[in-house]
Amino acid sequence: MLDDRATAHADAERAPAGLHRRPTMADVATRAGVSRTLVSLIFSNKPGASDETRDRVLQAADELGYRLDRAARMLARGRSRTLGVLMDVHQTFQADLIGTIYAEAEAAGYEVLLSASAPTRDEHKAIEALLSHRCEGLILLGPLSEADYLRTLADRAVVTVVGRALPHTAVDTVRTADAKGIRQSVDHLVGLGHREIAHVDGGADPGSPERRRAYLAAMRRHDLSDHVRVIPGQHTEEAGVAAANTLLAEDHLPTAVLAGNDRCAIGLMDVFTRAHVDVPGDISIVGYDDSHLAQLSRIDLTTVRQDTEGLARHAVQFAVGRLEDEDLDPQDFVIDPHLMVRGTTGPARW
Amino acid sequence: MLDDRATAHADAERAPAGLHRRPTMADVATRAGVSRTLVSLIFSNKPGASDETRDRVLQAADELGYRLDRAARMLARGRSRTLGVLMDVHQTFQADLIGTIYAEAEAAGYEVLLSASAPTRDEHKAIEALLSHRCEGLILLGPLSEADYLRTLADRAVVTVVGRALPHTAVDTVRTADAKGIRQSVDHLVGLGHREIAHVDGGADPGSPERRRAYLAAMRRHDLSDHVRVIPGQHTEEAGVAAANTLLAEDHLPTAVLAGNDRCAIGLMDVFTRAHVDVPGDISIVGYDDSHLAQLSRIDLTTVRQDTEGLARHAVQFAVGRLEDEDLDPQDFVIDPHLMVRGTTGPARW
DNA sequence: TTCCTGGACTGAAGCGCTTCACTAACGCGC
DNA sequence: GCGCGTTAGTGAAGCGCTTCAGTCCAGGAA
Repeated sequence: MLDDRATAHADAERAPAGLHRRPTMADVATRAGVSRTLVSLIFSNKPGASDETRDRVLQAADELGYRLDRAARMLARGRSRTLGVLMDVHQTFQADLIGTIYAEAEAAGYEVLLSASAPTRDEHKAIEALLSHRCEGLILLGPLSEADYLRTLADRAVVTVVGRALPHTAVDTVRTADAKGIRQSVDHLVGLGHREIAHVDGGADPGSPERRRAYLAAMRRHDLSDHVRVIPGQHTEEAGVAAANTLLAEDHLPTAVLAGNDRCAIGLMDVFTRAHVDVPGDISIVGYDDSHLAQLSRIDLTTVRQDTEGLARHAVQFAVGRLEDEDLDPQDFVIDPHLMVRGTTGPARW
Repeated sequence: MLDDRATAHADAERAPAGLHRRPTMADVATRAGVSRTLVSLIFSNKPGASDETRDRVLQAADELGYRLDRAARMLARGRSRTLGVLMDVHQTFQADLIGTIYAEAEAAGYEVLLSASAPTRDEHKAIEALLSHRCEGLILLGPLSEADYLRTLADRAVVTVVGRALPHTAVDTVRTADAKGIRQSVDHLVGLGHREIAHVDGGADPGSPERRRAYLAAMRRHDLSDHVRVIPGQHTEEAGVAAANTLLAEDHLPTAVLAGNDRCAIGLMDVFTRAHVDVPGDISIVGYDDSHLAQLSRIDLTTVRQDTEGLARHAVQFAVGRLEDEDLDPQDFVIDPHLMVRGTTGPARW
């Protein structure tokens, strides 16, 4: 009697409070009058059960509210068939990739686990969490970590980096030809008569070194090296605000600004409009990403569109590919961007 | 010989390609010269190992690159200590909650699993994925599913809904006193002399029925029932754009608009500014959420601030609380909002 | 000296699943 | 009637971990 109570208490401590024991395959098997093995077969969509039995088992499972236990499956299978995705919840561009990643992974028979970095949670921690969940593939969206760390990940999992080049590594990279996007932007502006074209860069944010270099190269190509002006920034609205304020504090504005991304561009426009600097009358602005907001009629931002669907699809396919076939070599896949000309660029002001 | 090859092949098929076998606790134990049990103790931060041994084990683990296997732990422990979070990656307001949720969960000793709903992946699927990972607690950020379905979840896990009321259920709810926020907005506008105050609602999006009701009530309180105007919308920029176009197509504009949320407000402003309808000179606009963008100087949106940190913190605490103590009753926790008066509201135009 | 206590540590069972190796039954060709 | 292949199904081992129930050895207390 006393023993019973002790046991009951111990159980109460272990089980999540207030929940009934979760049904297992064994329960389903008993109810359907078959072996556990057969239930397992059925839930894995493998042959070996008659249609009749299959239906009976599925019905039994349904009645019990049975739900497969991924942890147990993972353990037993020895592999998880899971892709871990690192993202920054505040980068809307990354959010655009998530939908496609889910769809593509599901089609390939893989699970997806999301792990977000945030001010309170650094990237490192977010990645470790994914590894701890036995993710076989890691898809890192615009990771900020140093290249060396990312390289070391490669022998713990198949790693795919999106939106950032990472030369000399065993990781796949999928990214936009940032140089081309920037070149198109500069060409477009020069075509409109601009010569004083400044660039607010993205600091260490993914893609920005490439964009910065491309800006310099493009300016050189147009013999505008004298007009080069790089303002240090980041891929945030705040950075755009700061850059705009820097420019306004000077006696002379450039006639066009290439922002590091759309968020930065929006910050810039924000300040300029407030200061009655007309966009594009007084100054033209080009963004990067073609985010949701860029398309809004008021913002109507000329920007460089990245093929989010293509990026996401290839990221998943590379990860899955290398998981299924170890002989595959990691590759660096580059997708062409497309300049979306909208209302924030116009003829230079003189 | 033939057998060997067959086996090797089978192994290659099972293991994720190209990866070495992941070290286990047994490997660590062997290397450190102790039992598996002791290693387990140490990794669970439990007493029973001398400091010396502890160090030795941790070092061995480090050398091997050992990483605890959550799936195995989960299985063995019988519980996961994991909270599953449902979010919509495109709702920036929800992104703001994530950081705090991670921090708070970690403090309580819980893991967090994120599952996103997206156009290609409905909420139902996202929730099932969490359940399948044995999440004990579900934190649903602004779920769109019908109340009945959410109610049924309650006997599979401890459920906490954020940002939406859900009466008569076994789930916790944490939300903002939307009615108060709306009332403050209306009071503010009326104080500025507005009488024709329209409301673009959020359709079925979380919180919007409450906001709509509060709008009607506040208008009544000010004897403005005659001027009530609800324009059906959603919590997206597009909905704001559509609503603005609807209004512009009429011969007479209201003097103020209460948007369903900031995104909607931005859509509205976008169209108005383009149409040379001055904000706030010709029309005042109030948003809801105080999102990142609302604070930008150009947008500078008057809006209702929700206490994101408080919402997130309480959501986690309620979930954890009910997991640790089954006697706790679910509650409906309501946090007061705060009107942030900025530049998009001004005196009525006559 | 004996007995006890507590700290340090171990062995083995078992979590829910998959899978390997196996059995039983049933055609089918000859 | 025999061997054979196929289909439908089963039993048991084992994935990496936690935990229960010990064991063993100090160092006091009696």
